[in-house]
Amino acid sequence: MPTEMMIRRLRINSDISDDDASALRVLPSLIREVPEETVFVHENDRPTQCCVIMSGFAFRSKTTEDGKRQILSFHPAGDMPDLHGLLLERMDHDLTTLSDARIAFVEHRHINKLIEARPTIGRALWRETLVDAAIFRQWIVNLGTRSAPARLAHLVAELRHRLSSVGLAADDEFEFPITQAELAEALGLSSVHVNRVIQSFRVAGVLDIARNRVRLKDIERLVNIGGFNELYLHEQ
Amino acid sequence: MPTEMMIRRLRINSDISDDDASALRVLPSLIREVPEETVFVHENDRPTQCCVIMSGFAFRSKTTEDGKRQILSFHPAGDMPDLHGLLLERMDHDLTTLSDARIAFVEHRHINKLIEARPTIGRALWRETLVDAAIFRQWIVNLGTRSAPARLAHLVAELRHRLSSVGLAADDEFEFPITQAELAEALGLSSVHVNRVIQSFRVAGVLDIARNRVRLKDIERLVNIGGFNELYLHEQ
DNA sequence: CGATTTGTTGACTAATATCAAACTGTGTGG
DNA sequence: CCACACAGTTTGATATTAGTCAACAAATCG
Repeated sequence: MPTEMMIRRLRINSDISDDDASALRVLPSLIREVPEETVFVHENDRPTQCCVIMSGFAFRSKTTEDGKRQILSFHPAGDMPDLHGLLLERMDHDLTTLSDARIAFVEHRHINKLIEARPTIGRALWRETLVDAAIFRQWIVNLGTRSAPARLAHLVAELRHRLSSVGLAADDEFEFPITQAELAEALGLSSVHVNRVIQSFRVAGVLDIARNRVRLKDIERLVNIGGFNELYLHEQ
Repeated sequence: MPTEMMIRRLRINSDISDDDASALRVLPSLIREVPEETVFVHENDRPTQCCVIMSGFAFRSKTTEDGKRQILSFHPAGDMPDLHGLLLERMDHDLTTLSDARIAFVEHRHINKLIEARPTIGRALWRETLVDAAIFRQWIVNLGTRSAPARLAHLVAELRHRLSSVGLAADDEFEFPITQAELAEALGLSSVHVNRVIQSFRVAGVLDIARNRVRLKDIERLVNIGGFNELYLHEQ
């Protein structure tokens, strides 16, 4: 049920009436299984559908002229990482699976019809894109002002927070199938340096990242090192 | 005419009928003169109005726990830098004037009424916030993957492009009243390093930044150094 | 099981930060 | 009109962080 996922997600941030929920439930969608590390929406595409991550993880990224890739955001189940394609003609970035994923696709015209009939849903979707933007702002702060350890700590603290909101993180660990090289691409660091920072966190008893899981040993310290403050996630 | 400015701006990215434009014209607003370097919307505020920059420049910024300030975006006349406050309860950043500025404030309830009556306007505003987010994504790429000279070049190329869209930049120069220390805060660099990069650009005949103006000597080279590609600005 | 990807280590280098001092230009009050 | 103050810029010296390269080890996959 892709729309069940959407409903659950939208309800984290917005009031969705049962009526609205029923309207969402009849949205037609197509589900695809996408293997890991597959670009499933391309920069420069003219999207005609929006996707909902049903299981697994995806990320947004851009590749520069000289071949460096920057990861812009991570998306667990429930996220709609190309909702902005509804109003912008072209994708300005790629969407790639981190792990094997199930992804639902909904045609724009169906979403547009729904928004027209039910402005509340339109507002809820708009809000999702605004929270997205707020997360981008926070990433700018991380890259612009924080040291390598603080960047990693902040990223992990953010993921933990977002994942537990949708029930995907236990208190002290969560699944996150990422390589150090990919972490490096998200943090604007080299993979060697990421490796060293992770090691220092292991030694210091802050966290461990291994075999597709993040294990949190000392959340308070993590939050402190990363300067993490959840305000920017705008949860109700 | 704050709303005249809004109309002109919205028409860059969206179709606004004359009917819609008339409806925008009757939006009540309050105009304030704000001196330079004044925080006029604060992080953590619960905004009840949106602002439109009528003249001068403003910027968004966040300050970290250890006192470093990161500038997130620059806003020339025509911009509505707290449009997201319409749907998000709290500001997650500050809004500050760079120069003396005239700023118009419009109560949320008026905008909300207008959106309800005229969904096209709602869509145009949503689109504005999406372009905003696209610019944030690009800034993440700059901070994460580019060298100091490339970051500065990209910022200048972006500003030139955005300013000429609203008629605020000549071919080879534009007003931009910023100090090197502030540039440093936007680029995630130290002010000393920004100074050295600017000097190297002067010597190389790429650009000059002095006395509140940016003078472009070789735009092609500038665009190249910064890896600037306007796609992400999503102009129609 | 071999092949490939991912993680780890060390040595070395490059980019950028930091600190402190001096310099420049502009505006202000006497 | 000068002296001074102030903000912004410039310079040099030095420190630090993070990047690069190359080799190797460990894990994972078919």
